[in-house]
Amino acid sequence: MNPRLSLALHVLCLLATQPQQRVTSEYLANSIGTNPVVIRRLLARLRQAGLVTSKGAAGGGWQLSRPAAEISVRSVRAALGEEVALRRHKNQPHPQCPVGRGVNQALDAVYASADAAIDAALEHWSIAQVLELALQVS
Amino acid sequence: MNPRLSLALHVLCLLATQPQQRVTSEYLANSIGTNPVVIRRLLARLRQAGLVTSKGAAGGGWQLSRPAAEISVRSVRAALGEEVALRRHKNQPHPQCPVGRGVNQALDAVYASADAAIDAALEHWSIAQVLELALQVS
DNA sequence: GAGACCGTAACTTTTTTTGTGACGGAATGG
DNA sequence: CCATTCCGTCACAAAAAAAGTTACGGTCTC
Repeated sequence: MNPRLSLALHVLCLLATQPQQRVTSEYLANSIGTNPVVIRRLLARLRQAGLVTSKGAAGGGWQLSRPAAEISVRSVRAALGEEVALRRHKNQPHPQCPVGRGVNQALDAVYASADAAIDAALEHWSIAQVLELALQVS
Repeated sequence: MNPRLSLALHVLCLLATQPQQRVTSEYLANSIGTNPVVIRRLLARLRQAGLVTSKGAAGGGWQLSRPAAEISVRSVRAALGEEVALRRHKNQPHPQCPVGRGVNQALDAVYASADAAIDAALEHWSIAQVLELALQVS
């Protein structure tokens, strides 16, 4: 799985530390060690999912749209969509092989159950909890 | 998650259809639509985990080391190691940021719980079941 | 209306993954 | 015992995916 979920959680934790203020993508990028555009791209998805809001212009920036305790890690993963999931392989199997013809659908069933399990596990974590844990550790 | 698990399951299903015989990597590669070396690399890991056996020389090839019903998808994932899991991001955060310093450890905790959930879900599936499902579908 | 920020597209660079070619070694089985 | 078959593995090429960068238009604030 790609590290995008990690990045998203990191950003959201940062936003959670200053829930009253708008934070710029430049600040976030600087703090995390990446590029502002990367942050904007990422947050654009989270905004679509209603997790954050953004505002252009001076004094603008990003902000959580609800308390960090009410944002589950599951919802963050969901906001990122398929990019954070088990994936099919996409080789083209020999057309006469019955296994090759059916295996992808079979895998879909397997992965669906795994996916549900992941969601259930991540539902237990909120951004607030992740943040708290991160601060404890450091 | 990368598609390697999918590839592995596909290969194992193929082996499961002919449990009595050794199957060559060339045959497998041809059936799946990839290169024999890719298959060998992959199966080398599964062999380390004791899931398959291999034999060089004429008449050689690959074979499941136990009945397909006794190979769980979980064990396959485990054999592939960390490559099939949630991943950290590896940007270097600003050194004075307390969030950046602790976030990775916090994520480790989150991901550990997700990982356990995945394992539990995949434990319910065996290669035999996946194969059966694939054949049903096709 | 000047400046601060987002929004987004296009492009480059980097990283990761996959695919290829090559060749030694081992064992089979004539 | 020798030719053949097949794995084991390295080194490299190619392709795909991801991340980073530049650029610029739009919008709102002050």
